[in-house]
Amino acid sequence: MTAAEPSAAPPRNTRELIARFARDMFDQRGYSATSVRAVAAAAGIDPALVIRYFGSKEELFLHVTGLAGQPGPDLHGPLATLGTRLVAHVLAPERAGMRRTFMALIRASDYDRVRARLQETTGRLFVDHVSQRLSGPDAELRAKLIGAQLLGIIQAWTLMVPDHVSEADLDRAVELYGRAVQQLIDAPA
Amino acid sequence: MTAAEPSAAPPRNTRELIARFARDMFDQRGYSATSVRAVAAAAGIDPALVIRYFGSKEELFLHVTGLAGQPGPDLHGPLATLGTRLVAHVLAPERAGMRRTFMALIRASDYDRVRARLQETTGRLFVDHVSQRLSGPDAELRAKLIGAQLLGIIQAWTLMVPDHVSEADLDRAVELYGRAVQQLIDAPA
DNA sequence: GTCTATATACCGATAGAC
DNA sequence: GTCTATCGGTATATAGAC
Repeated sequence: MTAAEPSAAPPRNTRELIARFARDMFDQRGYSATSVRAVAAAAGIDPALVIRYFGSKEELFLHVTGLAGQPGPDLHGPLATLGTRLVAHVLAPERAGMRRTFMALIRASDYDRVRARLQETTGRLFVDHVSQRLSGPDAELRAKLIGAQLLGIIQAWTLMVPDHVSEADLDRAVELYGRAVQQLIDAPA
Repeated sequence: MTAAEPSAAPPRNTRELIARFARDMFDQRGYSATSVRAVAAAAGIDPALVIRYFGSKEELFLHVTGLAGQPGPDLHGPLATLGTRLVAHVLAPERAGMRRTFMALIRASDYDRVRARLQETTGRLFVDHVSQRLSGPDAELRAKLIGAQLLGIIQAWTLMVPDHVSEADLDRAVELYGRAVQQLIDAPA
């Protein structure tokens, strides 16, 4: 369903079993370094089944990086604190799976269809709805720049930050980066 | 089409010839999709020479993505306008090559040594010196968050923005995003 | 210094038996 | 539905002739 944390429930069928192992391997080792054979081996089934169920490796990748059920940030609160809420949303510990999926999309973004998926997903989760809440000039451009900020912090948090970060450090980063995002939310001079 | 076009001055020897074509191909098609054989073909030499001169494909990649002579942004001006200058620096049309190299590093960042190179390069060009100019609390954290912003805008500009962008649109983006960066430069409350 | 030839290995995908 | 077997292609890297 979503690309969030691996669910505890056992897969209902082989197709789901393949998708689950594929998502974990794509997230962890990237598109190119993950082979159909390796996914099959991890799932304990034959490589031919992967192709049978998904048609191709690229289709499998696009399937598991869909982020279809992924919730977007809550945009209904006060505009004055939206910056902080956006950053808190993308850096939340329970959203680690989403961040890994974004990194997998970014890393594979030299494939045209993956790049299109990344653009679509970023727009849907972080730009389009935000844009509608902005007033003042250049609302659309500002929303896109907010999307760039969120992609940047997702990336930096994934690439540069150790797995164990204290709650205090996380809160401080959310507060500081939230202020910077807020600057693009507030109507410019 | 595409094959890579070597940059300005003619290479002095075979090693340099290989490096130039390799850089262009890595930037354009990514690490995995660029084969040693393709680099050799573009350079008009034998694939074995690539390995002979650089030892391995990974070494070649790390060599050409060093950004060794890449100038950092000018940090000596007034602090009050540093945000704008940082953004103008990374989005400057003449820095397109640098942005492509960053994207190549990001896309290959599931390799440990590439990730280390990306961290080192980001720190050297965008974080360390900025950090020294900041006053107030959390200077180091704020500098890292600025680095995340710059990585984000480099990425968004490369992935999402059409090649032809008007000077007015560029200026507007620099102004708006510069304000957001400035928010992290100014000492927080 | 450069090339030919090749070793060794993995890849995605398919055909067809059970 | 699942597996065996394999096709046709790719890759990095090496050994050695010229």
